[in-house]
Amino acid sequence: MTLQRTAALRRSLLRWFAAEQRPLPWRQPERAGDPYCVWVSEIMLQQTRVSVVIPYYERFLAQLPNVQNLAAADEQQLLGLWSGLGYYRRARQMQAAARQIVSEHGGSFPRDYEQILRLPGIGRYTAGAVASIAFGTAVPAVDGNVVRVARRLEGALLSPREVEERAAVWARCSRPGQWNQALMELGATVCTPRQPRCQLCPLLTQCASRGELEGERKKQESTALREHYALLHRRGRVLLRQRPASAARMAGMWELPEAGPSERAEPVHTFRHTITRYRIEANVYHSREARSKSGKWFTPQQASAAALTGLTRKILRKSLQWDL
DNA sequence: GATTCGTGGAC
DNA sequence: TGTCCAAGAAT
Repeated sequence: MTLQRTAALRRSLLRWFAAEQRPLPWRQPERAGDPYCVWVSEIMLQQTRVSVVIPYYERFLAQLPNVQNLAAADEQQLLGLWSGLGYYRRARQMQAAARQIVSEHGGSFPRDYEQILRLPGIGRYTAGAVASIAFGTAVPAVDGNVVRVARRLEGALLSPREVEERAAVWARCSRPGQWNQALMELGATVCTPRQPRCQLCPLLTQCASRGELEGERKKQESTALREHYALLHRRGRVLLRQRPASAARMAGMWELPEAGPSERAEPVHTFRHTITRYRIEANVYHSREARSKSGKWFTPQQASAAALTGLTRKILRKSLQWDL
């Protein structure tokens, strides 16, 4: 790509972004200049939609407004703030990174890209996003949007490596944070996976494919599972058990106890839930066998702030009409 | 390099 | 209803 074409690309996209960007909470000036605020937003946004993240983001910053607070936070409070967002490893790794920032960087977020990259839970994308947005460092931030936009723009199924090379060149500009966000914003709102809105695209005349590129799809298998949960409800409380800290998934989070074979009469409710590649049919039964269960009784108020799994939250809302 | 990790909304 | 997929990282 020639220098002229790169310059024209920047002009078109940055002008469009200045006019059309969504007013997202992490784009408020005081937050976009605060590496902690940028970091929190970038971790939450990993594989998670903007509309889902927004309320979590506000609540998280209100309770844990800086690195020191996150480093010192109680793990159950932290997981409670994350409950329902998914990919709970993100929360644990954020706290590990916060503690590392306190112990190794004197409590201030490192400015250097390579040092940011060494923090737990931060890969090339997130390091680039924080460095460019919060610190103005001219590094790329290649996420799924950028890969798609770059491929369509070039009209070729570029490898991730090739996309990264181009993005690195593009990001060498005066406002790399704005540029990186503009590329992602275009991918999120105009150059979408299905039915891209090319008529609205500021890069239409500069685009090689002007629409969908062949061979972008990838397929994935899923496995059906059936689960059985016991609903014990006494005096306005419900019995939950904690997943072991050593569990591969959702460690330390709370869920309903399993219903043994003898308790599985007629389910009160049946829920469909999907966890990555598993399609779960979750059957919920009223149970009287409290003595055989270990766990902790939760009031609605306790449950609303607790580290429940998403499925548990769903079940309690529907079965007990709890407002979680 | 392929898998795994959550969840809910759009189509 | 089933499938796709959303600002990825770790293994």
